[in-house]
Amino acid sequence: MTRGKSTYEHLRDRLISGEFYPGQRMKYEDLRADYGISISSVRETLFRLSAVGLVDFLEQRGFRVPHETEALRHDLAQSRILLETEGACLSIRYGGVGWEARLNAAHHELKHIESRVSSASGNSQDLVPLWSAAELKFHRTLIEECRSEVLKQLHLQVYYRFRQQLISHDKNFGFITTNVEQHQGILEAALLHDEALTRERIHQHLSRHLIQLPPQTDSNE
Amino acid sequence: MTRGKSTYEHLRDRLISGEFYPGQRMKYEDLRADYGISISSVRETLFRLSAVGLVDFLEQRGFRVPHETEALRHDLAQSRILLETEGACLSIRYGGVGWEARLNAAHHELKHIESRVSSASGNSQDLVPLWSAAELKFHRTLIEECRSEVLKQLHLQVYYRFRQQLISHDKNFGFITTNVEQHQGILEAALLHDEALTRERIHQHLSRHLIQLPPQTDSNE
DNA sequence: TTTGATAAAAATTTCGAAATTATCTATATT
DNA sequence: AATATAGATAATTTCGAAATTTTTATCAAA
Repeated sequence: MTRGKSTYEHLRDRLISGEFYPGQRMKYEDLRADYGISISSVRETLFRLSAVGLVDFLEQRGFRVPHETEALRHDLAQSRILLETEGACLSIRYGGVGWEARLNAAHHELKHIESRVSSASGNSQDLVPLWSAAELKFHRTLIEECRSEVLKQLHLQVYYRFRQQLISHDKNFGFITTNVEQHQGILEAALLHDEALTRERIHQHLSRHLIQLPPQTDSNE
Repeated sequence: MTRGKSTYEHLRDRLISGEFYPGQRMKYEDLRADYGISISSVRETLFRLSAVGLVDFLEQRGFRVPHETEALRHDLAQSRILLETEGACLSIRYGGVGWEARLNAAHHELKHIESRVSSASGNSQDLVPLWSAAELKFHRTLIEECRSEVLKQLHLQVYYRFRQQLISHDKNFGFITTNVEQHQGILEAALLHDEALTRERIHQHLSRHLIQLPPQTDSNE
């Protein structure tokens, strides 16, 4: 693996685990020191990350961690609902028993980690990366058989940005334990091949982050 | 504007206008000569373009123009239908008369250029950039009032990739003149505030590129 | 003729610094 | 005290080349 790729992946994981605060400047010099690479390579990595929205690029003013806003969280939740409900329904349609088995396995793993987090009161900090990987795995498996690489790519982007927003919003990871029944519900609906119910359950899972947008008027009227 | 940004935009427009053939290598040295910039800057620009899927990046093997395949065209069409129908319906819900006016204007412009292309038999080559910009403008205006920046970003990405695939597939730009009634139909449905009809018309507009996927079996069963 | 090893060429990755631009600080002015 | 200006500092942008890897070309052996 090239230095560029491993740097990209490592920094991506730091960004979605809330290591940096919203609005923080990503200084070239700091990252150069962190990874022992040159300024050009740092810049290159940041451009890759800005492409998926994990950092913002401002001309002549470098890169920053996106601000945490209610509106963006709503927007990302809404977009994830659109992509994930569609992907899940297509998976239900096209996926076979192999898919069902993998989804079951992914859920089992996730459930196990979620219960460990629940019992480990307080010091569940170091379980977060494990949970993070398991949750991503479950939701990716859910749409795995949709037969659309583009849809899966878009979903991954939105998932990462949403995760980053959530962690910026709640540094205590309170959102981990509140999803246990919801994941269960999604699994059940999918295994029943009930597309409408699956849509509903995914919607429920994310609806907590939706807000009532102010009735903004069209400025050109 | 920085050199980096203008290079990005220029190269992007070359990529979606079919100047390069599918699978072509994007050699650093060639682009360095084209734009009078350094290798590092070329690489940076290509990373930005790969982020939106306009070039493919292969580790240790540089960047290439994506191959033209029926499956990808289908995938992109399907994804565009999902994003554009959703965005259009939300625009219908939230957009006011100002939006309707802008949509009308964008369509009028597009119609005008399409008629010029139709009459100019043969040498309509130089009208393509104009048409390209007008078509993008129309479809972007259609979803403009959806109140989701994320949805608009995703749509733009998919739109660019779809355009690139179409031009790779049909170098003679035959697809330009076949869409006149369809654009008209979308406009009418949107102005009627008929969400279901708008969805249907957008679907029709892109359905030509959908294929019957082979009934692929789940490999793990 | 085909296969495989080796050398030469070309391309990619990474670097470190120069040039440019933004940001900060101290000072002067209203 | 608040605002504006100028110089100093820090950060970003861009460059050109060295180091590494892949690709191509050459030639010997099966």
